[in-house]
Amino acid sequence: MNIGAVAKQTGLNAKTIRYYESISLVDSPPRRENGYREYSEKNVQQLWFLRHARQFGFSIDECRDLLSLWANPNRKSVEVHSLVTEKVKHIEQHTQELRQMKKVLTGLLDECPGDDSPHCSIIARLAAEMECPNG
Amino acid sequence: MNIGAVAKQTGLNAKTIRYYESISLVDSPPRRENGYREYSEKNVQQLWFLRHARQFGFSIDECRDLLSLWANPNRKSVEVHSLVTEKVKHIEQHTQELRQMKKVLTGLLDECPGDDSPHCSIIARLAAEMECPNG
DNA sequence: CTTGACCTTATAGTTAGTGAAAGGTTTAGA
DNA sequence: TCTAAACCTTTCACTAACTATAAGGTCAAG
Repeated sequence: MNIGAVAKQTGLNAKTIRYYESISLVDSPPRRENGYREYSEKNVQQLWFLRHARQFGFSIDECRDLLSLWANPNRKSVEVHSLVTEKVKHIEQHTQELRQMKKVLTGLLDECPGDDSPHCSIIARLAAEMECPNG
Repeated sequence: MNIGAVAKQTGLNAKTIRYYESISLVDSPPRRENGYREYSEKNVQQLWFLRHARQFGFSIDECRDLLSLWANPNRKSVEVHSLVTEKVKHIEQHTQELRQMKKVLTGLLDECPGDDSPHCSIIARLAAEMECPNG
């Protein structure tokens, strides 16, 4: 299969596929006489795997780990489990930060008239020199 | 004030301060004879503003807009209000995505034994070729 | 006079690709 | 048979928001 067909099937951009190959995230497929990449079923499966892992929010480096666990018949499922558990923790942390940001911003919105006047508590709050460690 | 003192006061890294100057996000402070930057009160206030805006999650480009609104005595508070409202919307959207990711991942965790066996539904799920548009 | 803490610049690396340039190959149609 | 579109190839540069490093100049204390 040519790269274009693989891209269409997996939903990955052809450039993304070449990029994954360039950083040795996936096996390099063999080339035909004209230099085109010829994707085997196995090559395509790796790309499917990446598509899903990236959609689930795993970074490229985490994908690297997941791919190697996938390829290893002697893996212990606890390794996968703990990797994913870590990921969930990070997501929770990130969500917390976003929640906090939203809380502060909506609080500020309530205090800003949102009219033609220049007075705005949001601007005032941003300009304040509050957090100086020594007072 | 030297850059080190400004960094300590505002909590920004000195390199970050130089970076903000290099992209014309803040005014360039004048230099002394030895080439050192000499920060005025106004220079420092801009950096305080940036520190807060960045902490609230605004991008550099958004900070640029906020800084110009701050500097403009003829601003209308509705402009600030709508900029922040947009930001809150994006935060909500992002939070939704994270919530969805977490839901899927925790669901997968429940199905993975997390022991010494290689069997793992997470890996299986990642490897599946499910989302083929004509499948 | 030396040591260490400052300051300066320029360059490259980080994440995960995307866009563009410049060119070779294949296929369908006139 | 020619040609135009749709493929494929490579490399370089760009994105966001810094951070790290190198290589060097300056300043204050002992």
